[in-house]
Amino acid sequence: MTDFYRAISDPIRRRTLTLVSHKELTQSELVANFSISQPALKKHLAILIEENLITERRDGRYCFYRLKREVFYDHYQKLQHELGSILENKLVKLKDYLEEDNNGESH
Amino acid sequence: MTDFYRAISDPIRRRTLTLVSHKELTQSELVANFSISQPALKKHLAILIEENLITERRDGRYCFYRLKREVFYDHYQKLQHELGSILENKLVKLKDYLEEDNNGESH
DNA sequence: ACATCGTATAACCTTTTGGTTATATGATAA
DNA sequence: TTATCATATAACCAAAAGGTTATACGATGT
Repeated sequence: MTDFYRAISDPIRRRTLTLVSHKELTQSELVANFSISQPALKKHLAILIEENLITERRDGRYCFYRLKREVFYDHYQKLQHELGSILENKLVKLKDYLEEDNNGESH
Repeated sequence: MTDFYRAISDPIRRRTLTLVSHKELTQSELVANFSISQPALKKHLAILIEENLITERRDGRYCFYRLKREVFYDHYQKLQHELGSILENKLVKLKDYLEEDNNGESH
């Protein structure tokens, strides 16, 4: 299942996304940034791949990862829309209230 | 621990936030919007309260919930900053590259 | 006074999450 | 060719997440 919220809910995955947004990095380079084991980070990478947020490129014994910026951007846009609408609801309510002619009613 | 990402990672909680952003609602009104049990929704509400995203107000046998818009806004701002910076990194890189005088170097 | 309604809580279950260690495999450097 | 390095994978574990049913409790309508 595709779940952007799940992907970004973990701080290690968010940091990983930041790291691979600067440049393509190998798995061991990434591991060096955390205090977790290589298999543990591999699982985080697997989740990011599963959510289609990063690419994996094999070159010899190295494995390079980088951000799929367009995909991340699309998901981020949707998230902004969803969360943004939660914030805007009150404004919409206020707008509706002002536009209706019930200004004399209570509360 | 305060974790906005955790709070918004569940679709039921996101929908709950939307619902209580329109108007103050009772627990049973909220439950009616989902196909989960009352104790299950209660747990979601407890998490939203724990993350300080909603208020709980008791009135007789009713319990009203509503969005703490300012708190939600602050967390949302931070999230936007964090995720937004992931997207901007490439632009920053390009800017740095152009500003430095290493334009003749490879890759 | 009593039934009912809204909420709270306990006990329990399954699946997911996030980690570990041990070990295998495949590419490369000496 | 042999040791080493980077990655993959299996087996395991504890805790968290998300749900259930049963039941208790307090407020309210009849």
